[in-house]
Amino acid sequence: MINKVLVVEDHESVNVSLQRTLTELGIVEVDHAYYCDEAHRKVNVALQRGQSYDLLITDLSFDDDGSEQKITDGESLIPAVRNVQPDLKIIVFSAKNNPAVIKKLIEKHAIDGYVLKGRNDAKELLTAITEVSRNQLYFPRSFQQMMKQNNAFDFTDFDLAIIRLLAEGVPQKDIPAHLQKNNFRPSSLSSVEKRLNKMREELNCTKNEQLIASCKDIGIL
Amino acid sequence: MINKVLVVEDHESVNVSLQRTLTELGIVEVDHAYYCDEAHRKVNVALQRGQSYDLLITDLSFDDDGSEQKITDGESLIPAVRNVQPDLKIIVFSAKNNPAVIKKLIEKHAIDGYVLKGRNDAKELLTAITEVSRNQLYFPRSFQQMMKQNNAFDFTDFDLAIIRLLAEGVPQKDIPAHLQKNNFRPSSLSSVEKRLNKMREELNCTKNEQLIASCKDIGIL
DNA sequence: TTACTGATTATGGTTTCCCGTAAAAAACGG
DNA sequence: CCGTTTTTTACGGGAAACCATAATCAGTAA
Repeated sequence: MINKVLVVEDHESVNVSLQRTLTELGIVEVDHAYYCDEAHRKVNVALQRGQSYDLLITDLSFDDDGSEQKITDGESLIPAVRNVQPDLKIIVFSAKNNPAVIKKLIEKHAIDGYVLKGRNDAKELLTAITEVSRNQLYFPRSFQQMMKQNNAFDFTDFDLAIIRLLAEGVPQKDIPAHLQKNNFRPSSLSSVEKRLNKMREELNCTKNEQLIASCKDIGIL
Repeated sequence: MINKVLVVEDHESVNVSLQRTLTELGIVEVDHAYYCDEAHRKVNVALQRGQSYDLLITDLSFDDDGSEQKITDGESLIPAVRNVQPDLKIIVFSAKNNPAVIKKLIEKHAIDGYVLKGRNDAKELLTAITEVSRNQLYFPRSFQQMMKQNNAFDFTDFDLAIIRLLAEGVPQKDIPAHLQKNNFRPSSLSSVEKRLNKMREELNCTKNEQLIASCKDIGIL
């Protein structure tokens, strides 16, 4: 049974709606966090006081309003709270529709549900919470085939570093030097070229410009 | 005085919150549209029946759920409704923070307010509606300096065509052929190079990869 | 140690991109 | 119509990217 919920969402308007949904479900103990750090702290404190949360509902993207934050997005928050309270149920409520990210959240961090912000999100969330309270998982139908096709290309840290440098305007020939500075191994120009080739092939791109565009589209940049 | 409002927003959760805000303001006649086409139609119908709306609150981005739509985003919806009912007050309610787009909406389409989705959006929207009902404009403070610095680089259709082709993976040397196919003039490789140079300079980019990334960031791609 | 395998790095040739300059074309004014 | 200015195009040298191949290195097992 779910009695105590923490909502982690920075948009006030969405919080209003979430609050209503939770009230409708008869859940009275609802806390809100507008920042990931805040959420992390609240989970910690609640656990230490023996009044731990039963469910965490969190967004993935958070606006940067200038205040210094250690955890800046839901993808980092989730492993952080799992670390503190492994049995906490987690529902992700986000507009993000990125197979790689979602797959990781489900398979690696064992989230209990995912609701896509959209034309029916409030009703869906209601269903999701109900399901999760019965120890069931809840994911959109569209996820099923997404999970099957292991289409999600695995970008290693190495790949990401290369892509980031490219997007920052570093010439390809200078990338090895930057990689070495950050202790990446391999770091030769050949390795960079080889990896770029692989990524382009994987994403059906013929040029680096297109690769950057694709990476922006699927949300890894 | 504002009595009749049309809310154009595809996220159910946000609609819930907007409804509450409008109710708080004592506005009882509130319609919702989940698609831009639907909104356009409703404005038309209401006007023809002599029961026109006083205020339109609209998002800018709408999820594509597969259904065929003529108008797919708020940027297109706004001129379309202005065309039908020029005196309609318009408040944009969006997370989009793109100088070029905002500038265009304010200067060219004379929107009455803009509220950024975020940590205080519900309260801000309340204020915005109040202001607009008094025939005042409402924009975030952050917009003032944004509007001053004419930083928003003017991308011509020509520029856009080049950027799009690059992002699609067309090699620079093949771009002239594509431009000619679409009756762009000039179309020579030199002209393409010159324009790319200009754009890179304007956006402080050293390489095309970085240019593509920047264009994605500011929302023109 | 030696032989073998796979990964990384080095090298060279070809294409593409970059940038400056010159030729050609178009726009403009008298 | 001609001359001037501006824009567009053409061309060429040098740098970077691309691609295939060869050399080197690291790890493993006999």
